[in-house]
Amino acid sequence: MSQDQFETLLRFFKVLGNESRLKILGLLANDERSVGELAVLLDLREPTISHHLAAMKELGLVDVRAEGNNRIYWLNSQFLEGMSKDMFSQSNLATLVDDEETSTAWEDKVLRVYMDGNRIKQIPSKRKKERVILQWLADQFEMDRQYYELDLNEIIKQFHPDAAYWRRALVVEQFMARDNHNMYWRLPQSDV
Amino acid sequence: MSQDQFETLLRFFKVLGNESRLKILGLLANDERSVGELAVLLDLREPTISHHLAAMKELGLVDVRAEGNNRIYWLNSQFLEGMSKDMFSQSNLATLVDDEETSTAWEDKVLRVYMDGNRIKQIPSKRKKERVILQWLADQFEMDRQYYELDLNEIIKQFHPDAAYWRRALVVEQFMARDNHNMYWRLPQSDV
DNA sequence: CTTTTATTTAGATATATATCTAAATAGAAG
DNA sequence: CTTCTATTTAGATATATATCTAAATAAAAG
Repeated sequence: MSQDQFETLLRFFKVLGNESRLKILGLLANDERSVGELAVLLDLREPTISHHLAAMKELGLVDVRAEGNNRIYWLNSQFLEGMSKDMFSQSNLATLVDDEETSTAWEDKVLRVYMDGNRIKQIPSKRKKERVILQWLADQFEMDRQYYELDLNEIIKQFHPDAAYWRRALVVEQFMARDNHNMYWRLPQSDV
Repeated sequence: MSQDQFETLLRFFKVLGNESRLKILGLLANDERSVGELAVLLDLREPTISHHLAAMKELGLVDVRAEGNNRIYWLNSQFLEGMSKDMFSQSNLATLVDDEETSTAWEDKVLRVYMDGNRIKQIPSKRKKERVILQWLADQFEMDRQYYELDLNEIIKQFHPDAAYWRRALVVEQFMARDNHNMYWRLPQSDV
């Protein structure tokens, strides 16, 4: 769903999310009406009705014709049908927000909070957050390369004093693997 | 459609007619989320998100469960389906407003504007309005009774000096009938 | 052509509400 | 039991918007 469609849907809800306009919709569903008639029926001034009708017209919800001095408004029922059809299917809603744009925001914040430049300020108590730090930490090592445990520790110590903790965490959370000769290497991330 | 249903529909539109809440809806359509996650994704403070989620929860649009300190919100997709199904059919919308309640408002206003107590202040130039006054005028005469033209004129003169004008109008607009002996009587109104 | 009527436009005001900060609450971790 | 973390509640503020009055417009009626 495009940004444009999002805006349209939002405006649709905004327009109908008003008592007076929703009543107007109900009245026009019964019969076409002039501005003055609607003003009397809703007990509001003509400019107010005019203002509401303009918003509904802009959206395409109603149409107008002139009859002498009167302007007769009626419902564009096609529009409503098109709007309701499958606007609300899960798959349609799922694309309402562009997840590409926002998906790294959470991780970025975790990094900002727990990192100070290249130093890990603190070990997150939540696994989910820790995994964000672990991903960053793993990225400090080259892919397709073997590291001795001693070298691994040295590198980690640049970022945080408790190298043993992070070394084990990297393995437990499967960012890295080790063989029985104390050699370590990065594992590809499955992304889920 | 009951008043209660109107309120529900109105709240539905109000809740979704907000940029932040519509985005939340889109995000939850993809996956369940905690308050904090949503706050980061939308770049808003937790209390703001909490406030929006409360509104969505109240409506029945989302559900929550606690996971430790986190509150995980997810979409009640059944609710959406039920909402969209035939909520927008013309016949459903047509009952949004109670027309019984409002149908006499227009006539009442015309009477207020053109009448001063029992005096007709002015002859409306529009036929539609004139018919409202004529209905009132006809109601000043008894049903199933014959009036001489002279008596008719006398009665009308209590309300407006131009009795001849109103006498003719009553006949033309078929609120009353006359025979060829200058006798007048009321006609039943067909209501359409 | 002047007046009346219906509507729209412009501008002012009041109400609603989206958002924030600060404080309260409640569960988790140590 | 104390501290930390996520969330909610309370209250303040700023923005959005619903409504009104007054003035402008345009068609109809006289």
